[in-house]
Amino acid sequence: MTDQSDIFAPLRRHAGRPPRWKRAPEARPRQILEAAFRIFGTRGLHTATLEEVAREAGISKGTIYLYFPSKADLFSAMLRARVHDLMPALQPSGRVPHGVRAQRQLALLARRLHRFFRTPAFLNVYRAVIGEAAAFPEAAQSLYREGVLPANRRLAEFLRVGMDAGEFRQVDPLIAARAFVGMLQIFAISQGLLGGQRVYPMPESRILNTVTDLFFHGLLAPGQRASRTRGTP
Amino acid sequence: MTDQSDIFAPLRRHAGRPPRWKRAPEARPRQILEAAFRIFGTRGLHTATLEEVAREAGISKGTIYLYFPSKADLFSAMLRARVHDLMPALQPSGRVPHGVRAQRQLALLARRLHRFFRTPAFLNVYRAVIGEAAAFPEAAQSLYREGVLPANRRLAEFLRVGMDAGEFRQVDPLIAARAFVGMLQIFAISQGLLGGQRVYPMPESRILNTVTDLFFHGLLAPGQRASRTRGTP
Amino acid sequence: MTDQSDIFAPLRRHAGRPPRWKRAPEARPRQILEAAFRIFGTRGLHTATLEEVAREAGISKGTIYLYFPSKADLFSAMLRARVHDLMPALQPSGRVPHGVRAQRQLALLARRLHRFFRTPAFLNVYRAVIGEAAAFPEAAQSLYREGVLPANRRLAEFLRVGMDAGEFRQVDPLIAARAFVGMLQIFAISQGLLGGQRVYPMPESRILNTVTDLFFHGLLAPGQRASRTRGTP
Amino acid sequence: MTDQSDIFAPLRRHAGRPPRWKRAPEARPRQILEAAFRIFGTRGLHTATLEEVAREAGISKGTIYLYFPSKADLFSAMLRARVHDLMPALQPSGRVPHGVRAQRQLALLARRLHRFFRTPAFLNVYRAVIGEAAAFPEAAQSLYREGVLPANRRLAEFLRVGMDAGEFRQVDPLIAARAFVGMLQIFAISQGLLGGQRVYPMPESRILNTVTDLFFHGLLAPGQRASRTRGTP
DNA sequence: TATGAATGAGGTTTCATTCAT
DNA sequence: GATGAATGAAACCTCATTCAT
Repeated sequence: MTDQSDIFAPLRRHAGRPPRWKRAPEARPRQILEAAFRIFGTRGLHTATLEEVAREAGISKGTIYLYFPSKADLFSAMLRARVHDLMPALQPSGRVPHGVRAQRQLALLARRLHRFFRTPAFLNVYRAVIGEAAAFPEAAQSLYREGVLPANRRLAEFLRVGMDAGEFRQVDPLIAARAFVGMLQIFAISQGLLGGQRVYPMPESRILNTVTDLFFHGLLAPGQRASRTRGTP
Repeated sequence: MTDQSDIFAPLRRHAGRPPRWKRAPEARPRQILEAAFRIFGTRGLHTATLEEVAREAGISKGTIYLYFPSKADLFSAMLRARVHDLMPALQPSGRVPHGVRAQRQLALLARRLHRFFRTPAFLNVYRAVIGEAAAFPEAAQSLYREGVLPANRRLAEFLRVGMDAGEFRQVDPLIAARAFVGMLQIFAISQGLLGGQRVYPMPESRILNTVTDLFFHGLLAPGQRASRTRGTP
Repeated sequence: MTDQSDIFAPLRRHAGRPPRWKRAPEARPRQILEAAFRIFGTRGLHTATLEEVAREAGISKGTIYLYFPSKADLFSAMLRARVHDLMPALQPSGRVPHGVRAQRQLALLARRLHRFFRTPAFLNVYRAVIGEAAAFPEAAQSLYREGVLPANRRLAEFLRVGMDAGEFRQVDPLIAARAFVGMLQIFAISQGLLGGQRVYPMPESRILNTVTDLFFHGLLAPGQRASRTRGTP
Repeated sequence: MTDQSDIFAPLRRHAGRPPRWKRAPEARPRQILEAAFRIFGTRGLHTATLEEVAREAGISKGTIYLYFPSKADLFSAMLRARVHDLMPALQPSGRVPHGVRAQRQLALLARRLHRFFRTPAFLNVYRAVIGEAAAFPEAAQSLYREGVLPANRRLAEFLRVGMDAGEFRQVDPLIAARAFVGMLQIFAISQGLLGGQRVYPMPESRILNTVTDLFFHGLLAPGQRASRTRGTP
């Protein structure tokens, strides 16, 4: 297990329900935010009660109000915190790849992204943000500004390198990057959130192969064409 | 007002004291569903009140219960009805294109889809379904089964024709179709629901051109390649 | 089956759910009252709805209002009607007994009364009247005045005959009569309404024998004593 | 106000702005049950509102739900509590009498019972239980099991002593006991609940004398007979 | 700092009653 | 006379929020 995959460590911290800390005022906000994420993530903003959040955090209801002025504030603080925590997962391995075959790089990236999008941590945040986007436009925007955009810029940077190297055609890298993400995300969401998995299961390998193949060839510069392998049969 | 207008006299019978309500049992369900869509769509299932829905429908609260057994039932009936209403928009022009330049066809389709996804009607349904997917799994699944899948099959059919004609490479058409949709949807959602439009506006033409270009080239059979021009203009 | 036992005939009239009379405005009030008795009797005034009453009567809700100004009025009309219908059952066989042995007479009377009190028709009225006595004091009083008092007077008359004949001691016949009724009623109510039957079943014969024996000996004139048989062992 | 009274100064700390509510978690259940009894007892289960109960208890509506899960639960808890509270009143003087004149004993007991049955506390419970026996069969049964039966056994024990002593004839003591109670209860109920008191008042002394006399003679062993005087004085 | 008892506004739901047809 | 769609007041119940301890 690499460092990378540990970005969800905070989510797992309480897996075994530790003996409730009686004195840890500095840790409270985070402790509450994490409980809030687990409860809001699974039950939704309105269905969840602060009583549940408090119980999950191992504290009492009133204590929440010592750190957050209202349920709504707790909810958007939780979203901000989660977006912040989830960010690293969207960074294409930190360093821009070089030397390795570009398609292989894309394939690796696709797998990382797809797996991340299928994660309950991501799906729950997605559901929460989309579901309450109208009620919390600032939260949605901040997720866009601090989550979507930066991650997208990283990915675009990666693509631009390929374009500058002549391997890829020149297309708007920001748009291409988001399109790539969209191709993967739609599977995660329709299969994971809409219950598609049970209605019409799709093997991950086939999804990843097809998407990577399509995107890679869509991007490929004319001269590079000969070197490619065949798509998914 | 001329004599002419007196042919409407029978309709004015109660002009002085209009009837408190009108009988319209056949029209009620649709009338309520549409009000429900407007209210639930903008305010969300939990924030919206049946009082609001009733007011929007121009009826009284109790009347809703003559047609729907509960708020939750009204909500999912509304989703079903909307999915049903939205379906036609997803059908690619009815007949499968042939002979015409495939890229042009894709471009037209992309524009149709993208515009549809940016529609408040779609975005509101999307938000409602995603936001309440956990609470209404059947609704989410039925949207998947009756909305996503059939639309996807149409599009896949369209792509398969191109593959069979040798214009496109052989890839899994269902996956390719959904990936295409994903590329467009992610823009509609991030720009329309997450407030991206205000944070980082993107001209529709650029989105459509890039996406169409990427997807078309990603699909293009090797032999067809020569005839293509470069990326986004 | 004697005439006597047919006093509940009205209650049985609809047992087989006859084809709803479409034209019988004169019969409506009684038809509604009977449905009301069945519904109110089993479900109680507040739990029962006019919808149920209407359905039971085979008419529509609005029609009830053509005959009764309100639910409360229907309820007390129903009570009055029932009390009126139940009265005959309380008359000690119509004619004052003579010649037969007095104890045998009492025994027959006790059985008639006890069986009547165990009847759902009686228990439901009792429950309804007692339960709503505070809300419908007039109904309760009218039941007292028109049901309890007259029936009691009949019974007292029966006892007085025995006293005048020297068979019974001279005691207040009205009080004695009601006490006799009370001895029987308490079994019917505790066993039938409070669920005593399931908790602690008591054979009717033992109840009747003991009660009759006690009351008869309680009433017996000193000189008559020798002739009596032994009580229940 | 003297200096003396200043020892209470600490208690007046918030005199100017009294606390909106007082903590009294231990006292609440009983406090609520008593308010519930007063309200339900006079207005009935359905007519009474929790708002009224709360006001009567001097607390707010929501507080009730901290102690009772629903209105129905409060109602049956109230019944249970009342039955429990009422029990002592039904115990015949604690020790079984002996040697004293049995009729005098019975007379005393009759008066105790009759007075108890005429008590609003009893009449209200009776009305509540009878009125809702169908909706709360468990409550009715528990009243039977925990109220009626034990009280009856005590009384039966009392009678059995007399039988064993040869003063009373051998009859089923449980049935005789309940019959005795029934003779008294019917007056309390018809006069107290059905409004008989206003329609046809009966002096308590006459009721008690007659009933006691009847029952005593009904029970008396043949040999004991000579010592008795005639009926109601 | 932390608690949890208490509050009360607000929402869903029911149903007696009305009234156009 | 009969219907049944429509109404809206009222009641139960929940839960975010407050605050004495």
